[in-house]
Amino acid sequence: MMPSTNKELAKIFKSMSNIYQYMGGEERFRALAYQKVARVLNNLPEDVSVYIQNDTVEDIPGVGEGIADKIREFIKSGKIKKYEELKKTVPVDLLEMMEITGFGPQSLKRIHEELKIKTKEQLIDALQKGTISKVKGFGKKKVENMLHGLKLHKTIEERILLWQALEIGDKILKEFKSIKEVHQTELAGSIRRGKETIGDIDVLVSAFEKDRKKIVSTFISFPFVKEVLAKGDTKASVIIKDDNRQVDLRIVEEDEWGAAMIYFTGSKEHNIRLRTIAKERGFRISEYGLFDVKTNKLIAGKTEKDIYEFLGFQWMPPEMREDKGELGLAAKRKIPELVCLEDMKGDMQMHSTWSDGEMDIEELAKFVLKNYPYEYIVLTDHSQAVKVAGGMNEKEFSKQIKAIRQVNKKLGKEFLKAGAEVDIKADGTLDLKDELLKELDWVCASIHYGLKNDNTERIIAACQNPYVNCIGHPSGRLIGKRDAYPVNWKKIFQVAKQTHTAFEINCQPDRMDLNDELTKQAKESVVKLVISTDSHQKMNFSFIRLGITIARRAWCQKKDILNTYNWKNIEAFVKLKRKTVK
DNA sequence: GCCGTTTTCGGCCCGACTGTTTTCAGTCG
Repeated sequence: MMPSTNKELAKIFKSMSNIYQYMGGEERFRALAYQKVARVLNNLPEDVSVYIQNDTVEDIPGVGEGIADKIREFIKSGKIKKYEELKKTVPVDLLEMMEITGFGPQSLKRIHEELKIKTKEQLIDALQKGTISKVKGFGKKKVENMLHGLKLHKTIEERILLWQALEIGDKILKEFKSIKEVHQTELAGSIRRGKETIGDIDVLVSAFEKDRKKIVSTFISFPFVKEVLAKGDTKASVIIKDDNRQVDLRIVEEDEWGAAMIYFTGSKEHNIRLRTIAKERGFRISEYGLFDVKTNKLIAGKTEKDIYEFLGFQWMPPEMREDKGELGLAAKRKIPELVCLEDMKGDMQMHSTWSDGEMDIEELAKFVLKNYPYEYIVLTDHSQAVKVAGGMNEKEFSKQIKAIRQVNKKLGKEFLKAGAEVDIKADGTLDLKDELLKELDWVCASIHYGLKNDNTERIIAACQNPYVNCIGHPSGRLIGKRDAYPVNWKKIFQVAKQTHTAFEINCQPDRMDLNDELTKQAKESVVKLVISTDSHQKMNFSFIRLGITIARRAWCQKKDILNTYNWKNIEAFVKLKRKTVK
């Protein structure tokens, strides 16, 4: 398996899209098609080669006959002839600059044609020396903006983790709520949909028209604003000091709130689908509302629900709005009731001072009891192989089990459960003996070494141990730092189902593992899931919010998540496995 | 190039801001 095929192909298709955009005219629609397929490939859970083998490649949204052929060609030869040809007809080096603000296809084309500029270096040079002003349409401001876009690009290239974005977003909302002219304010965009990484932060505000100017001017002078990119009567964009993020503000009337929330929450694909459907029926949707095309009369706009319902759709949570079939469900009024924070009855993975956590077990138990409405928490310290984390051997675990029972006695309830995060060794065996594992209430097994290998058989072997109840951070990825190891998920989830092994949604901000796509696949394979924070310190318990978001993006309901149940049900799950798997 | 409970051909979301225009193109989200 070559998991990088998807990304490589996505990159080529993105580049082809840029080339077609540059060519312009009717080719811009071809550009749209390639842009879409690049996005889809980047989010595909399985390698495209699997689809080729099963002859289902044309089932991938956005893939038709033409692109299917190109995918096959790429897998066979590592190249796409059409792409190689296209590259010869345009200044490819220059086209890479289309990612930068102010460097649109038309601008680049004119520069190339009139100044014979072919490379980035030549273009930057022309901008700095001012020779570019010879080209029509490139006045002083335009050139300044392009130079500035270049500078920004360096710092804003990367996206930030959802958790960082949420912290920033909460801070911004607090500022807006302190402005008395602001009626409603909420975060929209990819934060509201709960994507694992965030580019820009979108804030929506409703207010009277007469107050807009004041709100915009207050916004651009918030203490955390570093730079103002644009400001008008209804919207403004700034760069803030935290992580150099761009924050976009949009102000609407109260009557437009629902329409604006749909528009700014996206996803773009969901909105396009929704608008297309509206258009087919003689209506038009914009951020101002749903209108009758003939009479231009406003029909709905005050709430999201009004708009969806008018078109015959049930309202759906923002986490579902990715154009992955949610509108089909909504038309049939079958939008599931997604799992939420209030459903959680316990936390299934955390570490104490017995391995690499910061709290001793009594302190930890008391902290969670005081701050969370949980009925139980499972202590899962590391096993010996994980030396850097101070992992324990069987003897130490035995001692810890006694200590846990002692604390429970003090608390007067069976709040703390004895568990372990046992390392899955290279050969698939476990780092702790079965005699110890069977004394524990819950066993989570995880891979910590050999993160680049195909670990399919290792994970399957762990599932087949009667005392392993859960696989921890199952894909091994760290967002932006380390790819998931290449494994056959279909095969793994099949074994997980048969052996009654749950899979973890780990809430650590840079793990978020399983991710949304894999969680959905697990759910569809009838594999039980648990959401756990993997807490090492007090503040980590609030990461639970991230796991809920992943589960919701995977369309999970309460029943799909094991730790929304009482401990009795979890005990039954453990027993069932011990009885089934020998 | 894709896509279709009216279509296998003819569409492909919609509007604000900016800068350079003298009424609009380019870019962005």
